[in-house]
Amino acid sequence: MTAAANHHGRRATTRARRLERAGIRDVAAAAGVSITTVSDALNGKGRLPDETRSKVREVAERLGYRPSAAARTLRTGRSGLIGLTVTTYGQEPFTFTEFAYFAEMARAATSAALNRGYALVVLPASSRHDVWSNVALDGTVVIDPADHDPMVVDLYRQGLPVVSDGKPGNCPVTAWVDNDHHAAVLGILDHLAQAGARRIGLLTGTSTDTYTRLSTEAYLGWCRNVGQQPLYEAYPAHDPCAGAVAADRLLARPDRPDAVYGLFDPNGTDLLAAARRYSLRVPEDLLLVCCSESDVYATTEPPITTLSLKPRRIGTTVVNLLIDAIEGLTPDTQDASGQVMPTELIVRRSSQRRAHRTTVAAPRPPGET
Amino acid sequence: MTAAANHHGRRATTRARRLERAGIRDVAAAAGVSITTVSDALNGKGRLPDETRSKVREVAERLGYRPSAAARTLRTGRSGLIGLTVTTYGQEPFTFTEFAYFAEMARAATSAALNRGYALVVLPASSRHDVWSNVALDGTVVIDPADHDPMVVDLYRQGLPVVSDGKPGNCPVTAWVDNDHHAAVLGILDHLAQAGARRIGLLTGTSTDTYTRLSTEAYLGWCRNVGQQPLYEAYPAHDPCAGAVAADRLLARPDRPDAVYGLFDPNGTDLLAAARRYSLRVPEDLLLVCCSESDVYATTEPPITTLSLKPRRIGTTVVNLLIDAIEGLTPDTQDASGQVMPTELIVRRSSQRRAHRTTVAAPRPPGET
DNA sequence: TGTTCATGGAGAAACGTATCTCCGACCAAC
DNA sequence: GTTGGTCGGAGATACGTTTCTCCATGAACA
Repeated sequence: MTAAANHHGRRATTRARRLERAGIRDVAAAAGVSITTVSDALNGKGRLPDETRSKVREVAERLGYRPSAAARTLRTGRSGLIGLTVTTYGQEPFTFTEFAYFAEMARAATSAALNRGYALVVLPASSRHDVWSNVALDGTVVIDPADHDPMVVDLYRQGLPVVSDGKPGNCPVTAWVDNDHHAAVLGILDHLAQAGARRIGLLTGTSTDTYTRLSTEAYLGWCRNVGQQPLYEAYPAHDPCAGAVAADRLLARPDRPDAVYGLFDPNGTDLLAAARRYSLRVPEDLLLVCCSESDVYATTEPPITTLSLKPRRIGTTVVNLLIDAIEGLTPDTQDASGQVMPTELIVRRSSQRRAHRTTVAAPRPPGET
Repeated sequence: MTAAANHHGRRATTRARRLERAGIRDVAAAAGVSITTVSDALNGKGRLPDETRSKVREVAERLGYRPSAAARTLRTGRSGLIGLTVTTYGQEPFTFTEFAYFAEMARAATSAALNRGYALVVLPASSRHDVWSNVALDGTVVIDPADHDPMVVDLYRQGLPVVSDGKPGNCPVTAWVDNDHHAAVLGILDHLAQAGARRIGLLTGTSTDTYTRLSTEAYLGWCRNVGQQPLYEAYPAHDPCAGAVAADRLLARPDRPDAVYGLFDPNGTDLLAAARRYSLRVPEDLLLVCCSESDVYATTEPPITTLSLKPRRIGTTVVNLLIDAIEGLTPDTQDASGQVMPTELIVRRSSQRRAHRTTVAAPRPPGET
């Protein structure tokens, strides 16, 4: 009785708003089967003869039936959505380290997610709580989390898997992926020293993210080791103008460096422009390397040696680790597992001195492999 | 009776999985009020004394209560999610016209959405239907839809608002925003002609998107008008190497142009490199303009004049139009309303000849406003 | 003639919220 | 002493799925 009344009521309601999208009930009614059968047929579950399956599918197609993602999410607890945090600067979404890096990384993350049937939701890191809690997430990718990152802690408390790009400082994540920034910087400094550099300068940032911090520390440590006086300028990395000014300042110093490594993407062009202003020839008078994912440095005059952090590989790895965790495929580790990915130094003319130009130096192969 | 049994059953279930997140029922029980009251208190609805409201809020806070986004979406029919299509090339998400454009546009769109409490979901344009239908969208931003775009038609049939960046060809959208590509190209060609160009070449694409098509048509029309023989090379815009080759081809022609406009972002550096190979001085022997959002062209040698499509403004506008439609704020128009946004020509040295270098030309102000 | 078993499928209970309806209580005015 | 209105809040339903449980039916088998 109750059931019958209920059902009848529903039918009436459904009929009243027939202009809306068709639901699973409509499909069931049209196909003359039960809701269960429709669900099973469409999702490839249950035990059904093929003819029933195909008939249901055909009816669903005819009615233009689309399952309600919201209802499915509510029932299954899975939304198929992955959050991707971006740090914001001012009003605009922004990522600290460098923009090309983020773009590439996000691109790879997006396609990795799609390959496994997930979609990415772009969310601001430090901002409106209401937006965050308004979207049903299966997990989150956090880019370069801060120490004790409150957002990460919050997500973790909710039981959501969190994977970070950048080794997290004192906050609980399911897994993380990072470059070996320390080794990368050391490699570059050695490379420059081998090319004849005596006083290597650094263009770095004032922000406290892991990338900036580790890289700067590696530089300072190297300086101590080889007994060189540190020569660096730090500037707020999010401000493009400040970068040009800092590059200028670095080359205007009385103890001008004869080689510079710039931590951020635009540093290459900025340094090149500054060198031009001071009539310094690259690479004869000044060796140049910067960290960038942009390929404009292949066609500058001269082409500039860059360090690539391989953001695609990182984006892909991060997403796959996250989805593994979501789907309970996490292999064996019990603790937050980290992966360190290699970087790649793309050697171009700006960091190599021609043999015939070299003043006094031991002969060496023109470029490392 | 039935209700009591039901309620008891729920309580039992809830208690059994207490380890899961707290639900609205738990808050109601802990605060000694009904579910309705909790909902009303937290959402600022209903008629409740302030003390009840604050008490409920406090209890919810204490329990770490987060409303289930899925349930809310199911109930209200609103997810707070906006789809952002990206065209894909090969495996990677990609956007045809140019990457920096897309990045800036997406950035602006993201922040515009967040400002109004929405989040953006990145979805591939032409790919897996399953992913699309698996996420509850309130509306979609489509970038550069194709003619009779099947995805747009499908979304529209579902009753979802669709706003496109790029004037749609024969598919129904709620609104659209686009640049006046025709006028922009004409403006550039006139600018180059005024700077003394006699034979203006074009570097264009082989793809059929609106941007490429309109721009090329504008060029051809201009050529007809002024009686110039068209000089252009077309290449697949998604292939970065092909761009360099095409730039080289264009400058290697027997009827070499004395000015070139490149439709895509990397064309500037490619053309500059090609000019160097042929020992052409810019701007003395070759005037250069390209369409780009990248500011590396401010620091190249020489700096290159660029056309900016103002992607931020477009991203913001598109999202706001979409959300207006979602929230039923659509102002007055009944039909798909379009907005045409201006472009901006950023004049730099590559398209200006110094007065003393100009051979024979009427004197004119050094740079248009 | 029972007793299994597999097959094909139906019923109904959740999932967690928002909201519509309605109810008691209190107060004032007639 | 009844009516009418406001305040504060409870009950129950619906949103549209998935899935757990269970029931027929018929065939195979002893």
